Amino acid sequence: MDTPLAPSTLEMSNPQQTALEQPPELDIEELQRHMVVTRRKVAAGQYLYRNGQPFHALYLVHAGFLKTCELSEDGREQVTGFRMRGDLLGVESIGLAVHTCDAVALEDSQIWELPYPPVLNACLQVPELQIRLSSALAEEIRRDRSWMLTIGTLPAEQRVAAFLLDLASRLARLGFSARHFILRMGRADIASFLALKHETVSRALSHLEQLEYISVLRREVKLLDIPKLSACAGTPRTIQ
Amino acid sequence: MDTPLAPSTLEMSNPQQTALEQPPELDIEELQRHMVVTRRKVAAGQYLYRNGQPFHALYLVHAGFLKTCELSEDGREQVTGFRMRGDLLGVESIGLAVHTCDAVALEDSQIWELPYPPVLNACLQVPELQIRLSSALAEEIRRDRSWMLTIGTLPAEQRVAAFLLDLASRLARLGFSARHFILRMGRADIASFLALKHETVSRALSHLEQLEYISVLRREVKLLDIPKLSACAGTPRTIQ
DNA sequence: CGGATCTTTGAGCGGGGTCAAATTAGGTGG
DNA sequence: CCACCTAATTTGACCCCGCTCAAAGATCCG
Repeated sequence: MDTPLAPSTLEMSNPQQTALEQPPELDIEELQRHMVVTRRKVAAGQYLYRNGQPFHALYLVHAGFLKTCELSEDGREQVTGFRMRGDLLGVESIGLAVHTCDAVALEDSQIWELPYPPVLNACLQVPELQIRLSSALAEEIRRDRSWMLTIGTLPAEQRVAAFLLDLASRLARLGFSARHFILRMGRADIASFLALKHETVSRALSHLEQLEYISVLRREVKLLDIPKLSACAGTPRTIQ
Repeated sequence: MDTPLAPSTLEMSNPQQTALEQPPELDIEELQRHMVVTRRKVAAGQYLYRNGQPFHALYLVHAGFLKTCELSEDGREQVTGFRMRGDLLGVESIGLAVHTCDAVALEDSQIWELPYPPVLNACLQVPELQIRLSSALAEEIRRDRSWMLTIGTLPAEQRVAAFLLDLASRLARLGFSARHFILRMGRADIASFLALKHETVSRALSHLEQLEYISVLRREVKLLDIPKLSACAGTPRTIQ
């Protein structure tokens, strides 16, 4: 146990647990009965889609890790989330002709491309799919609002603690270790997401390590005291 | 022209323009063909729904003004948005049994209650409705992300400028004056929404007034120089 | 091996938070 | 209608958390 995630592999090795068979929010086999689902590979650093590109599909992450970035006309940029297996991307562009944000792979990733008008048609025919899709959109809203609460009410170090716990719980749901993992993003991305500067994130991590709540070495993180971390983050988040 | 919004009336007087007939995102007459839509009145200060209450309907604001608040288990609170005529509330609870946030009326309001399972059924029968609903959810995500960008990248005064411009443009879409309006919420609510303290909002407003970009007296606001305000907010937001 | 990028850490500063007080508006009951 | 009370807003004074600027490793790439 306690081996970190294999860094940057397409097969996303799963050493200790077996939860990969749990269905993602959207049932891919059901979807394939209604539309042509194409697999896409996106290399680390490449865009899955960019601000301004025509919107014609939703994307389900099958493997890998991505970030989404909101952009302003005057060049400001904000990481709005990190996406992994089972997460649905592109939903924010529903109802528009073009995407309004970027999705960038942070490691080599595999994506299922769900062509958009067909998704809607499938939902019309299969009520269960419609429920899944609207639930996924609603879940996205809840996630965003939950981070607004965190960012609006917690100081830097506690935001970082909340971030680590969130990541851990999501990894755990996918069957990976919640206590030992590799960050796929740099300090600057974490900082942007948490509305901080990268130096502040670095210092927060160092301090959490000094408190012996975690251990950090570059991108390798171990959570040593999840209860204390949780108390620190304000939300007694349950992991596993 | 330039009369402020009539403060706290159910009929929401509309002195200068006539845009009330423009259809809200969801067509209420179409909905009424498929379900029992009940009108609700919510007095200022009352909850439309609260965290923990069973979720059984979406709510379309017909008149009035409300805020939504995200809550944490340890008592922190964050205003996540201000809602007015045409806005859909409760969407964040889709897929759940209970609401996970509060919706509070800031003035006496009229609400159309759309019972939830029937809404889904109507969407199955009327593709146009399904498109409207998923677009409304997606729009909500875009709004939230846009505020994440603002809060994550702009200093206090510019957040306040962005807030005023956003409010102005939404009022303009409803046919009210964008240059002269009454704030329905207190400084503390604005502050929470913008991840600031109420004293900071107060100071920012005073300073914007000193710059002669706006004039403020308690809750009455006039936008004197929208181009400069927009430049200040980073986003050349177009109003009207 | 050399250069670019990422991360850490330090030193110093400043924007926004905290605490406090004054002012004003608004609501209520006499 | 007014006196009183409560709540909202403004403003000042001070301080501190997080930002800025800078430099020194560390890691990864060709």
